[in-house]
Amino acid sequence: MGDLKRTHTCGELNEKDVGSTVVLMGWVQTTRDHGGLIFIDLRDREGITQVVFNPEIHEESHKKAHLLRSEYVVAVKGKVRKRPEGMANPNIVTGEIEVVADDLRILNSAKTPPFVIEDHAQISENIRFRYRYLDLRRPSMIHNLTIRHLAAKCVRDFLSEQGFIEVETPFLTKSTPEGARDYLVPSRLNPGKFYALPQSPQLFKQILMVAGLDRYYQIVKCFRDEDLRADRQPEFTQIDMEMSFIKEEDLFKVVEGLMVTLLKRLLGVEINTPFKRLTYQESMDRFGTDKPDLRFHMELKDVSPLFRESAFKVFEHAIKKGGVVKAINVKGGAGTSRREIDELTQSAGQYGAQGLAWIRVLDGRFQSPIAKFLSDSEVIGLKGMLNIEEGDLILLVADQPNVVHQALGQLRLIMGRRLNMIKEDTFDFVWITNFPLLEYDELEGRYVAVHHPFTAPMEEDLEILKTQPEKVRARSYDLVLNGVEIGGGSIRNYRNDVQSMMFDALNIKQDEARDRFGFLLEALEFGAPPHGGIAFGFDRLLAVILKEESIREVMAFPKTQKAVCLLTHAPSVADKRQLDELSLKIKTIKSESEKG
RNA sequence: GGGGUCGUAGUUCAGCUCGGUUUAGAACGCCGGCCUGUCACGCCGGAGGGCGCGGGUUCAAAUCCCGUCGACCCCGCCA
Repeated sequence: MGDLKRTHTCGELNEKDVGSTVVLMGWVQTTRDHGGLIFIDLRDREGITQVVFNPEIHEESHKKAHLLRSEYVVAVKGKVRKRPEGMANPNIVTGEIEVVADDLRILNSAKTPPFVIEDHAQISENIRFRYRYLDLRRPSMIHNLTIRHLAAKCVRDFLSEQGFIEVETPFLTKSTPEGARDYLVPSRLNPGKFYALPQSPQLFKQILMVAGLDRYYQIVKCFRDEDLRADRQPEFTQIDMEMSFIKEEDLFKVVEGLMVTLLKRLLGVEINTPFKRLTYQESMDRFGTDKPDLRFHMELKDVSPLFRESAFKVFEHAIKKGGVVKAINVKGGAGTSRREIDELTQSAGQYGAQGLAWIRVLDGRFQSPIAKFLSDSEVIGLKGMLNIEEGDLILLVADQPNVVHQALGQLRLIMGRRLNMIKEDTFDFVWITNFPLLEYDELEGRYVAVHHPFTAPMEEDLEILKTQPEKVRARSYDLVLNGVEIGGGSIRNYRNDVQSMMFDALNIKQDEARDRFGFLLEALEFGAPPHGGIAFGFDRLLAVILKEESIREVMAFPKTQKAVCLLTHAPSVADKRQLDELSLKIKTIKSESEKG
């Protein structure tokens, strides 16, 4: 760099700077060599500025500019000039001006990059992740990371104003067998013992409430050793909150304020409060899911009453076996081809549906394989319940309720997307409340917590906790945005006796509970205040805000579906000395040749 | 653990059904030359892969078969 000092970024010069001498530093985006004149687009985090090398103005710089290649790092000194008439570039913010170089320093050369550093380039993820430092140079990635930073700052500012204190909690902590699989960390000083990386700071934040912190939050990494998805990474970030002396309404109000502030500040979007609310039951009944996308109005209708006795035996039998028949009316969907319907049937089959009944409403009649089984009263009934009109497509599934809900819930989404029913530019929040407290786990042969074991039951349901555990509703809630579950939480058990009842219901013995969560139970005995909280998937929230399909697009260094980091090649084998120090022995290792 | 899509120049993709005129193509990128108003610069010329890997069938395999590795999507799992 020599004596040069950067005076501006590549995104800020405009007509007001014409005439001033500036120094820019950045990467060479492109070069356009006209033999005489050479233009380069100089790029940094803030934008692109065109630099001109003119042999008549500065011969040496012009000569040196011939050496420039993509992604070279350079410093340029020169005078800002308004571009000649008609030569402005309206596509970039600095397009009215250019910098006429009278000094060029090549700060570093660069190998030819494996892909062009551009937003439009469609590059496969394995190449992008291997060269993530190049991928992150793309303006859209810098934008995503910048928004992420602003979001985190906004959360901190807002919650701090609301009296929340950010407290860090340990990463090297204790394994909690309930919930997801833990990442384990061997302890050198305690051979044979392991820390677990936290799935969430759940227990610590409750302890902080007992400690009287009153309002806690943390933007914190969490770790779960489960299979990955577009919206699931082994390490991800939560906005974690907990409040004392509150009920659901108090928390909703704070969270809604936070979301309003975030969308306002990040996107300039105004959203209305209070957010909609649905009980878990209502959401399942009407949308087939506990994370409904309410940006379009297609609902599941229970048409079972029409088919209790029917010539269509598939429906009749399903109902007799305790199942239901439900339908969605895909408005204007009658154009769906047989082949597409076959694909829909396959989608429904993923969730266990044995089949998919369908009716295309064309030329005033039902085109359907089941039409011949339907009585006049059944046809009239369907028309009334589903508001059937010309051009509609009716999809029906008969099975146990959970199968019907999952299958139709999925079909609702597929058809809503396919027929462009979704209002893309809206942010539709909904609270889902009154989740069941427990569900029966066939594999474990016992009830397990739907949320987690510290969730408080609704007081009026306490009396049936022993007799009808599956009927007990929890004081838990999820926040859903555009069909994505972005957060969930609950009011906690703060009384030791209620928590003990919960462990009983979960079939966790007293001494076992002591062993696993003893420190929390003990803490509850020392004057725990009523408290509750919520945690948001920060990555998911950002993905929705930035309209990204995958949370990998809002994380700097994500992992692949096999939880591998293509940049660093983690995880990798540990050498023998490390293992010895940790008193560990590896049973089997795949040889390098086997790995291909 | 299971279902699906994909893997061919640096990159994105075509070719693969139905093996043989393919010496495996295109675009972008790259290299060289020319060009004083370009900004997807233009024009001329050039280099670059043997088709993820292993095996099989065949006179002949990028094309067919088997296995395997990897990336992605989904179910299970996971809030």
